[in-house]
Amino acid sequence: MNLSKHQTSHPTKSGATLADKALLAIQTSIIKGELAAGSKINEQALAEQYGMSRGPTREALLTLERRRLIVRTPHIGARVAELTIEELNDLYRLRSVLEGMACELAAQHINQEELAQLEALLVKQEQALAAGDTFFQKEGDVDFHYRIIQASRSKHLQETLIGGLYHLLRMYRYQCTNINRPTKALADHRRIVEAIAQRDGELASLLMRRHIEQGRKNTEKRLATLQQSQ
Amino acid sequence: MNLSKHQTSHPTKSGATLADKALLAIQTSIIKGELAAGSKINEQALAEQYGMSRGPTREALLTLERRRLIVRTPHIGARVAELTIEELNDLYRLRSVLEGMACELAAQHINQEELAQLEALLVKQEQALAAGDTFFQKEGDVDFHYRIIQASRSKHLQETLIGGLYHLLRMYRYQCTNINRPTKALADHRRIVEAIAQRDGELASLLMRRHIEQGRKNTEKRLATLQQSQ
DNA sequence: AACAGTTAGATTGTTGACAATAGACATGTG
DNA sequence: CACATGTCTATTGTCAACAATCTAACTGTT
Repeated sequence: MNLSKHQTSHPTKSGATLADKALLAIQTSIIKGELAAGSKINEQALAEQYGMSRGPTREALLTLERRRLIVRTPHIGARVAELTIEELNDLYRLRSVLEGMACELAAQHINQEELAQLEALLVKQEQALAAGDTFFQKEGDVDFHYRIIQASRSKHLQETLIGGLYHLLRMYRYQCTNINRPTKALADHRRIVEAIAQRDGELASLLMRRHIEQGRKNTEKRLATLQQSQ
Repeated sequence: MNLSKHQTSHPTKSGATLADKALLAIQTSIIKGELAAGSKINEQALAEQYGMSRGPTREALLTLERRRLIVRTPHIGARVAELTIEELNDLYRLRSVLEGMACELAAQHINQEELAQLEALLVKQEQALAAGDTFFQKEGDVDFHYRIIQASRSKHLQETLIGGLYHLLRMYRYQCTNINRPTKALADHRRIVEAIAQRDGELASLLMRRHIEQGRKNTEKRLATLQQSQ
């Protein structure tokens, strides 16, 4: 009666390997800024901090390199990625194209259940907006984009966005974003879902790209002030 | 102002770390099919084969996972990626969008020197075509796409395509492609370069996407016959 | 004081051994 | 014979020590 084997990427559960635990812990530290952007990473110190040896720690660092959250150079070591305006723009330009593509595919492939979940999410977001719950606004926003990407049914698109770009994106958003147009953003979301529901992938893609461009401007502005104050 | 520091992927030189050597060796074996698609990978056997311990070998496997050439599952191990028609289509769909984007950016940012190199490459390809040198036709094709991606000036686009997707793509192409329309392909390349030279990114993108679609059809056909014969 | 070369310390790369888990085989029971 | 249970082995996960390399301080010379 063997049931429920944990599959890949169960980073929240504790049954995972040490490398997975280290990955989750270090990644969280980086995204929150506890490990400052640009600072050096010491393998041994991290290993001791999490009560493990350097092996699993190194493995976690390899994965963090794939997620673009650190930069490794042979014999020298790893540094936390830096947040720059140039890279922010580069990142968002790519994200915009990819999520536009996700919208077109989602409009082709999404099913009724997923659509219902998306609309339920919109309702929750409205409630969070009314209640001033900024935490859920952020979480809900992430969730919204995730679901559309999932609905694209494209494995490589998912891997590229969720497995790759999104981690660095979260770092920018965590450190440089305050939601400043929640009503507008929510309206954007609603129109995107409508377009997908009507199987109008072209429109959904256009709306999504515009929506992301708004987010880029917002984040860019805040990053500029942050960097100026230093 | 530290300029020109190559980080990882020095795979051709021998001064690299053992992990890099293992990476290059294993990757070549996979792409050539010496390690068959779908077959299991044994860390210890690989380590012995290359005369090193399991540490660097594991590190190489981590990177190969990032490059989508293997699939790892905890406590079970790694398998070489499978080649399926569905994934081929998925892969090419993403590639098409990304290289279209690369063309638009390249049309904005390419400089005269890079343009001259591209046209020199076209000449070489013509010579290879005339001489029936199929090896250089393949190499030249890869080089053509690389240069355009480089000219896009987008770090994340380069990382996603060259650091990620292209490795798996090479596996498909190595195992499933014989060049069957070299004259047509070369004409495509020439028109794309012309469009980029004229700073017409939209046209270049369109031509590139069509060109890639041709390649997809070609590879799909050959993969289908290969799989049928087994 | 400025600079090159040298040396000591710290950090990463690598190794071989040990522990934990999965898969195969064998055994016993109905 | 089917099936559950329990070993047994092969493979992966983890560890602690060693080697190679980088960094920074120090020395001596001009």
